[in-house]
Amino acid sequence: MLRPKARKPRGFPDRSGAELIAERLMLERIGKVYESYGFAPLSTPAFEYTDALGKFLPDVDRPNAGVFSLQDDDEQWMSLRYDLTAPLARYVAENMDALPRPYRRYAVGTVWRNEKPGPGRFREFTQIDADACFAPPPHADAEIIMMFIDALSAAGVDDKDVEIRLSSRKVMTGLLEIIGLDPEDKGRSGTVLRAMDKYDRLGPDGVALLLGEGRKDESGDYTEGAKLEPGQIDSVLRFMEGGDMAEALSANRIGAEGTEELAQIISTLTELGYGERVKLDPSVIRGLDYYTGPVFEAELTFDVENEKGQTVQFGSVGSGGRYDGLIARFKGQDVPSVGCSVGVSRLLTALKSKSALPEPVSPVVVLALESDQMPRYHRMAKALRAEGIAAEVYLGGAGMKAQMRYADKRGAPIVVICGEDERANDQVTIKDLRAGKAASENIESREEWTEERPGQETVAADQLVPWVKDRLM
RNA sequence: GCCGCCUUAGCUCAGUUGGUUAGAGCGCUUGAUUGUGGAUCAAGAGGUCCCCCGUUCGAACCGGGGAGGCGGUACCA
Repeated sequence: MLRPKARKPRGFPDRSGAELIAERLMLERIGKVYESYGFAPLSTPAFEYTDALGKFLPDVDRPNAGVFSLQDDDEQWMSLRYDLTAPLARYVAENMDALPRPYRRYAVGTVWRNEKPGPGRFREFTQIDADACFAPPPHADAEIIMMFIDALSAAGVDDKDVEIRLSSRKVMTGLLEIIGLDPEDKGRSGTVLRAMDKYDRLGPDGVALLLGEGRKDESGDYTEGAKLEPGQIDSVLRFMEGGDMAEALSANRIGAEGTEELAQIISTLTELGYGERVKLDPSVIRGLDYYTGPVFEAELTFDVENEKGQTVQFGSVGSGGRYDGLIARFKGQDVPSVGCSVGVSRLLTALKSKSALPEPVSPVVVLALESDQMPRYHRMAKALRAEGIAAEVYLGGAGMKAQMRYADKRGAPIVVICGEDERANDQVTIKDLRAGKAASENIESREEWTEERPGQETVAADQLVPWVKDRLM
């Protein structure tokens, strides 16, 4: 007989216990921050029509490039959402007249990307976004950035452990114009921007290669360059090396507009006490044909270790920016909008390496020793639950030893034992498993082992709840 | 997509210059208590040595092809 192999599709994580509990807590805290700024929750479906997501793929060779797509029974292509912003744009366009302006909402959800998974990089992950639509710069941008910072704090990131790097697409456009490139020329300008994005990792020399002929990396892969003239390359590098942005761009209309916006945002942030956390950084690029104004990302400043104990470059745990043209795709009219997104899965991974996640609560286990006494066991569990103590009755007909082993594997702090003897005397035996675990560390002989019953006590039946409560709280 | 590494027990991995029954640690099962987990001890179960083709008297090992995994890089809303 041919049996299917039990295996998980690659890039899709199984997650359990402590991680899920930590994630729930994080989402709750961030959501509260968003709500405190007046953002209301909105949930949209996992699927959208492919054209609404902004990918015009079908009929092309690979309808699943980048996203997961399928055809509905009416032949229309649908795709799993790859972020929460594109669905928001669709929602706003569809409900344009009914929404207040500005419209503020936040969204929590799973998103999917059909691409090669890497370390710490999955094809399914969770994001929590907040966006303000019909919200012109620069004040909406300043508000979003403050909220973004508050959200990260609430998620458990120490102020000193994170830095917000800020730049602006308008500034980039200005720079491209100044060196004589057409910002609309997605090919060439895109290559330049992508090269600048790698400044952190490759340094000025690597970026210079990518701006010029091209670059071959250590693994032997070759990346085609932007083929700029030496003078142009020099301009870009001088710009990145932190000259005065405003001065460099003053002659260029859109560039000057960008620097002015950034200055106002920084000024507001500084006045509100967020100035320390934000740094201008021209190597922040983000999505290429998406953002139209300020862009920012949150970078962790501490080292993150992977499972093998190696220090890894972690990258950003959240980002955002202004996208004035996204809704215009539907309505032909620009809707100034700005938003931010926290990558919950990545942030959890990072925090996990820094501090232990809370252990999930394991229940008290009530052993099922006499099969005709099940209602009695259920009554005990119910009484414990009534006091807020997680409790379960063992299910199945295994012997006592197996039940004890189960309780141990389960991580139960306490087991409740009520067999024939206890029942006859209207008593229960309660055993604190944690005591035995502690004692087992320094026990040598088997005799010592079996004689001792650490943490175990037989008490009157009505003392069950108080005894357990006393031990657990 | 491109480059490199890897694939032997449930897990982590040894191994053989090609030669009978392929190993360890951990885990698992059973026992040392007819009602006691976790330490300790003893016994036991568990493998198409990734797949296919070839070379050979003989292949887990050598050659070719394929698949899967890992890492880097590119792309990334």
